[in-house]
Amino acid sequence: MSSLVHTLPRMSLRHAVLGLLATEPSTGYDLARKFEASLANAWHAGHSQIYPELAKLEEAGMVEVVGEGARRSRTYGITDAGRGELRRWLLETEPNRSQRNETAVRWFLVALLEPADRRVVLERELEHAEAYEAMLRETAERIDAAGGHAFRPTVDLGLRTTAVMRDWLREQLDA
Amino acid sequence: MSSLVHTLPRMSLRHAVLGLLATEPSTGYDLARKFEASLANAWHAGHSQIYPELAKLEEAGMVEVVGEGARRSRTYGITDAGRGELRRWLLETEPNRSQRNETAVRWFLVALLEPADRRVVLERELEHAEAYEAMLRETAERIDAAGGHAFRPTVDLGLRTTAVMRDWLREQLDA
DNA sequence: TAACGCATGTAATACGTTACATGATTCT
DNA sequence: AGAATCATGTAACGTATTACATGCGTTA
Repeated sequence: MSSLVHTLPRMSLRHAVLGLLATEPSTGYDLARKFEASLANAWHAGHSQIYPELAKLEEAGMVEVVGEGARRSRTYGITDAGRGELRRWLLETEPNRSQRNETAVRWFLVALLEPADRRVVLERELEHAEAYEAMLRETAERIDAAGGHAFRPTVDLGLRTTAVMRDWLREQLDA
Repeated sequence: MSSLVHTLPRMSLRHAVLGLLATEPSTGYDLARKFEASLANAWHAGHSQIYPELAKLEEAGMVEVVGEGARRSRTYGITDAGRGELRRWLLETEPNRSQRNETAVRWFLVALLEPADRRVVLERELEHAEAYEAMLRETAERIDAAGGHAFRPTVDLGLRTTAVMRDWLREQLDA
């Protein structure tokens, strides 16, 4: 296990995968959908990244096949070693603060456009923000109806930041 | 110019570069620092990406050398074609909403930790959020003292979202 | 039985990061 | 003179996206 730092460098994908598997065992296909659903505003990964990553994590002993189902599907679960690595990463590694968010780039550059063009862009963004907010609200309601969930506070954070953005866009349009 | 879609695919780096040059002519070195300063919460790029990108943009006629200075430095400016491409991108292309934000991944996964471990992570994040907020506040004050700037609203958006995050972290620590 | 969604994989290409490499100017 | 900072570039490697490819199971 001394080669850990070498086999698992500084990628977040593997820790995102470990985290999702820590919540609940899943197939690669499930994970791909969860990246869209829960982690869409944090990280993105398609199945062509996920399957090889699961293979590497299995080889490193951090995940294991806990069940096989229809259509030759394999359900993976996290191992104790995987949980340990996840904890180590969260507690002991320096967070990489660099982001890539194309929407933020657009919101930044929109200041350079002429008023008419700016309106067009801001309106599209507002529409998207409102739709996203509605989706988050539904998620929150579903969780509350089900009696809560560990990730409920994270959904709330999303709702608050989205509200800030929605208001900002409206102000920019009014100005 | 019909090969535009082919020579300039779907990368945001080039549009971020075009945007920064639309604000003000700069050297590659300047651009690298501006990515840290103004675009840190949106996109990241080191000089080893920027210099080749400037060369490609120059070849495509979207930027041009507008001055040469000491230490064989070249200052680039945006051309009309570059401005056109920037406008086209902002108005006519579908935004790529996928993000990669390691901090967001960590904030999501922190829910899986035991309370003591969670505290450690949240405290570190709060410290960072407060420092970042202070930095943004200084930026805002500098802009206001200088009589305003097109990007002032963007700084304000950053301040508001950071405030939301700071409050959320405090709540999580109090809970 | 055809269409659709579940499920998994690889190959080619594009993009991004780190390390390597060099040289000019300014400041102490 | 030496250190720090400005300034530019390339090479090697790692990561991510897109396209290609296949097959199972369910539903209409």
